[in-house]
Amino acid sequence: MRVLKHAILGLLDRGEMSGYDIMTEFKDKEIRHFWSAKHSQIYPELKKLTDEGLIEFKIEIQGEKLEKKVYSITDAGKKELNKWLSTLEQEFITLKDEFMLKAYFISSIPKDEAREQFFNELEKHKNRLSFLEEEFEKLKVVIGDEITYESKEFGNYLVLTNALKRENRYCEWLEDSLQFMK
Amino acid sequence: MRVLKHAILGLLDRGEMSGYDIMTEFKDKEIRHFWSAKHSQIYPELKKLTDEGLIEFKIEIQGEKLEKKVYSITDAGKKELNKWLSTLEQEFITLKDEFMLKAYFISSIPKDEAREQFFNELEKHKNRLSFLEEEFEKLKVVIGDEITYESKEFGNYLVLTNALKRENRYCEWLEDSLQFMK
DNA sequence: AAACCCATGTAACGCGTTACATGATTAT
DNA sequence: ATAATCATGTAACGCGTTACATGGGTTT
Repeated sequence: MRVLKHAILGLLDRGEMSGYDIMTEFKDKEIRHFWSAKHSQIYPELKKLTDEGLIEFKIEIQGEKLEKKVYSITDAGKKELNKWLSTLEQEFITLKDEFMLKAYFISSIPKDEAREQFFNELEKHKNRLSFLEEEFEKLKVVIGDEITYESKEFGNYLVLTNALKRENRYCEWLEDSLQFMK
Repeated sequence: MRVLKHAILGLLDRGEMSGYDIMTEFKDKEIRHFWSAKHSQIYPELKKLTDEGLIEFKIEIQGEKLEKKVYSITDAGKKELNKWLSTLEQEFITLKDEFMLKAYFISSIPKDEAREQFFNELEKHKNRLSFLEEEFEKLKVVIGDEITYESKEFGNYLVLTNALKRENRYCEWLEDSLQFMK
């Protein structure tokens, strides 16, 4: 699969970045709603991609002597990214969700504890939902009324609209399910 | 985390099973929409749980000499399962979705190829959706008009209703997004 | 007889997290 | 000065997939 490999190639295709920058993408930017990676995974992966010739780096100095490796994608890297983006996945991959596993077994604990589980989950998803709504409002300011395939913000738009729908229906489902635990 | 550990404990809490039975649960039953594991992961995990005293097994013979290990949960195992089911998770875990990562970078490929990607994904989710609808109809026959927390089928009901909502909104989002790729 | 399902295991490898480890720069 | 942020790495361990490996039982 090598998903992180392609995530990094995709990010670098937009412009050069350091390992630290990539780390913050997964921590702060839209894509964090669907993928993440820690710096301890990113740095070895960058080394590997460099060895494979898919990316390259130059060293920049911050301030007096702090070294920063600024990575950029190579032609081979662009080719690999395009290959991944164009490959049609035929298999249906299970989208794993640990809370749903708990839900499947929930009858093993008393009803009031189950309600507590669901209520806690609902709070989390409600928080995420209002955060997403704020993010979406900000995006609307940037893109105006129209969004097109060619827009620089198209990826953000896709990810945010999907995340919004996801959290909306998750909240709905949690609320519906809580009705059975009264 | 040890998610598989608790998945196995949850399954065995409903009744004794072999490793093969557990494998088929993840392949054929409702929970496959949110979790899965291969036999190569299940058998070592069963060994580990046995060593930890959370489950135990007896050997049954199928036919002439085919040995089957039938596992059951111990009191220690039930305690551990209850602990896991009652623990409130405070962190918001990123629900990973590789297709959404592709969507984030989709502008890197030509519009017609992007449309193909989204169309392929839509077909997969539509198929899954009609399959879920069939599964839900079957469940409705079993449970009748009412479902309660105490019902044996409550876990199935929760998982199926969530999966239905998930696939519905995924299809909606894919169709909406395709509008921008004309 | 062949195909398919039941049944169990191991080995190699890759993915991912937590913890260990260090040091510079910037903002308060 | 001290806290937060910028910046990069490694080590140990656990999770998960693919492939290797074997053999019995059932159905066509």
